[in-house]
Amino acid sequence: MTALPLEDAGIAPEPRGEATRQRILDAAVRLFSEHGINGVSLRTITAEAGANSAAANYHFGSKKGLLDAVFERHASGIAAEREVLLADCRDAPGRPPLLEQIIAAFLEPGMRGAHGGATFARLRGRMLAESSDQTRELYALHFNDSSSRFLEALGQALPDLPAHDLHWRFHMLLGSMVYTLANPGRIQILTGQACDPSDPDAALGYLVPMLAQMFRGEPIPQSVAPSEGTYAIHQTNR
Amino acid sequence: MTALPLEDAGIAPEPRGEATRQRILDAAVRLFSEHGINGVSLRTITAEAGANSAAANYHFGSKKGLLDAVFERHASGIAAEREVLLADCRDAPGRPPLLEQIIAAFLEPGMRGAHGGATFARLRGRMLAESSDQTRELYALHFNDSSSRFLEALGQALPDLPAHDLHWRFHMLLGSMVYTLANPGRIQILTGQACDPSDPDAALGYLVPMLAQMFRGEPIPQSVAPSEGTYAIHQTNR
DNA sequence: GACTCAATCAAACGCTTGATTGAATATTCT
DNA sequence: AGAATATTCAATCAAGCGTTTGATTGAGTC
Repeated sequence: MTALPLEDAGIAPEPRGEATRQRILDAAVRLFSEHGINGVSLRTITAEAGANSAAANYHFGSKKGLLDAVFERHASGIAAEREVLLADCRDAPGRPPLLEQIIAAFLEPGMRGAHGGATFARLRGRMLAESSDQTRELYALHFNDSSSRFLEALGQALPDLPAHDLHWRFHMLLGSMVYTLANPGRIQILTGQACDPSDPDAALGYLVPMLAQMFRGEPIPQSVAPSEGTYAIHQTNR
Repeated sequence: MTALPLEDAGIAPEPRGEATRQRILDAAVRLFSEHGINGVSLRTITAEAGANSAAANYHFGSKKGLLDAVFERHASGIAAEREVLLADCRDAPGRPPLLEQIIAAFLEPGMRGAHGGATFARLRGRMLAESSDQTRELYALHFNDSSSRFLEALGQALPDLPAHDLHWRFHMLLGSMVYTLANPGRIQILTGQACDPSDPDAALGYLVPMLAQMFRGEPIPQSVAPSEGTYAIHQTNR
């Protein structure tokens, strides 16, 4: 048994425990996304990763620390790619930049590509619905800057749209994205699988142009808040 | 195990344990919606309800049975009111019925009114993101018929819209609704509280006309699925 | 060969979980 | 009234939880 040649060319000397750490992270993102954070135990995760049951606490300190690490690993990549794509929008020939391009720059990195894919996407959707303190902190830390810049870019691309409308449409963009990511399967059931938002290509292919059309739509008249039965003629009283 | 119920005709004579039962249901919907189903224990729920720790199992059999009862209590009311409002749409003077009226008939019962209000709304959003077996069953049981009928009504109101578009836009309607219900607070943070979808009146006041405008929009050309970088000019490779 | 030290391991810690029991109590029916 | 039933209660169960511990490993350093 002679020592194998150590690969030291380039970067990453690769500490010894790194392999276990990565296997735990891989198992964690998958199990968290499938069963929820409270729905899976550290024992299950470490067993799935082929590691000792104490390994997660050794490497990440606590279950919370593990979730932090899982989120950090993929979210930072998404935020970074968004920035790059948004910069490309500014350099694009069109003035102002094409709405579709901005929206795609926001949606693509999280829905397709190397940043955890559908697994991490599902976890993000689940976490947004849970909205615990830790979730809010993680989202604020990794996505606030990115989202703010996109909100600003959309506003510049639509200078005639009132801020009120811009905000609400961005809210609907977030909702459509998160609901698609969470993949609750409702529309598949209702349409007998004819419509499948869990396919990232199909989802982006529809969401991007539809959302662009939505943003381009006429401003909604800022009416008084509709009381009960503004649209409905008959109202059930109980 | 279960006590056989002695049913008597007429208006419920109010059995003795009914008060405890209701207090447990009230505490459960609130705590489930705040901390998630796995995030709260039966002991916490029964303590909050001022009942003995065995009361939940006595009245509902199991934790799963408690969630079933919580969901049933409010969901059946929402589905029923939706049906009534949809029937009103068919009787309305306009031919075809006003799009806004149909959308409002779908959204209003779950976002406003006596069916659990913001608390149950939040729980529904959370459950949809979790999408466990029990959640899917409960949704299918209480909402499949209702949602299918609305999908059909929207199709009749928009006879020229391809089914593909109709399905995707209903998916986006569901996403906007659920995301608003779950109230993750993202848009509030990003706009400094200028936009607040957690106010049901404000939410309905914007969502209904905006969604109607979205449904009325031009069909999205059924293009080939966009490959990476359809809109983006530069692509990060890693 | 002795020493260091990050990593792994089996075992256990204290605690909470959902669920169950059997006695005690309240209510209803006869 | 008494019998039957419905509900509450304290106590308990086995199982699982996140976390900690002390010993052990094995490659790198002097």
